[in-house]
Amino acid sequence: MTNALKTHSLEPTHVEETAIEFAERIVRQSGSRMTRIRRHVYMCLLKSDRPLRAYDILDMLDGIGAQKPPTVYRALDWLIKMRLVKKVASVSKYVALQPQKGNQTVAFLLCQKCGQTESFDPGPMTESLKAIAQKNGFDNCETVIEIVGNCKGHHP
Amino acid sequence: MTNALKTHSLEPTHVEETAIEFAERIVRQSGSRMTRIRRHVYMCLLKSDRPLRAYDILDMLDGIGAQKPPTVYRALDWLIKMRLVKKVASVSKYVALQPQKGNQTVAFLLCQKCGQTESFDPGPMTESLKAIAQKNGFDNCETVIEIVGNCKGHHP
DNA sequence: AATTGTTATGATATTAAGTAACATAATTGC
DNA sequence: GCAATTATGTTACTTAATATCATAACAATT
Repeated sequence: MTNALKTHSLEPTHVEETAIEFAERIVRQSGSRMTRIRRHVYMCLLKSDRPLRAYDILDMLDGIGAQKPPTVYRALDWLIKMRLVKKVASVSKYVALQPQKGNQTVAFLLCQKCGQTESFDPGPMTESLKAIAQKNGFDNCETVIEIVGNCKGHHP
Repeated sequence: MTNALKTHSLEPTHVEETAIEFAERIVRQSGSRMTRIRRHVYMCLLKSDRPLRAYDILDMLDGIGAQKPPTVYRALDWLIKMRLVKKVASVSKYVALQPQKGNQTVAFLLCQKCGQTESFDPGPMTESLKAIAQKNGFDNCETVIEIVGNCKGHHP
């Protein structure tokens, strides 16, 4: 069974419109292109107040023709490469990044019990990790910083 | 197809013997018990020079009777709870920790291309993350710190 | 030793995550 | 237009992980 998710139209609101605009410009600069499916997947993630699973997104694509897992994963991979989306590795979910804020590094704080997800700026940790990577001869690195624990909500 | 893995006996060598001894003591102190399967899974991981997938371990359990996925996942979950094993979230693999070294926090450096995996001590980052967790009312936290990139090896 | 509670394992089945491989369509660059 | 590249469709599959229920092992007690 898929998560209960707020259903609303995929017409962009003002906030998302700017996010999309920024995204499209970034993408164009990179020489690649924002296609219908990629935009749709990105919009789903932008609209969601929480990370989504690949198959949640898959369900949401029904509206625009029969879609299969590879369609979603390809779009996600591309969005990740463009740094518009980030995977939350410890729960295998995906979140949209706000491109306006620059190519920020983002970290996550997750509640095991209720699934609550906060993102935060890891600040100088990013630099420390980059330094470690470089010292070890690694380049083109993505950092994964996640904290998994129990939030203070009382969970039944 | 499963990974090519060094096959060797599961008789503990000196190094592993001490790891196992430490582990058993830690476990006993916790009031829980190190059973045949759990020990076997832990040994597989200790013996391996790289992180293993759950199904790799599953294959290695053939020797001690027909085992099924839940068997391995239960053992892994328990070992993780005991802090004897850590999951490498970004690749869904598992590594043994060396309990002698104390309840250290460990971080990983992974090559996307060749699968090489190094672990390192994240040092003061651990404290920073704990502080962030606390500030947000999270407790009982596990940290996930991974760097995914390309190592300097030339990959064909 | 029989009884009860608890923890671990066995076994079946299913859900969810992710990918390989190959065909077709759409774009881009001459 | 034609070739080269890039994106999508489609089928089928592999790997990851869990729910559920039955049984066994262990521990503690009377």
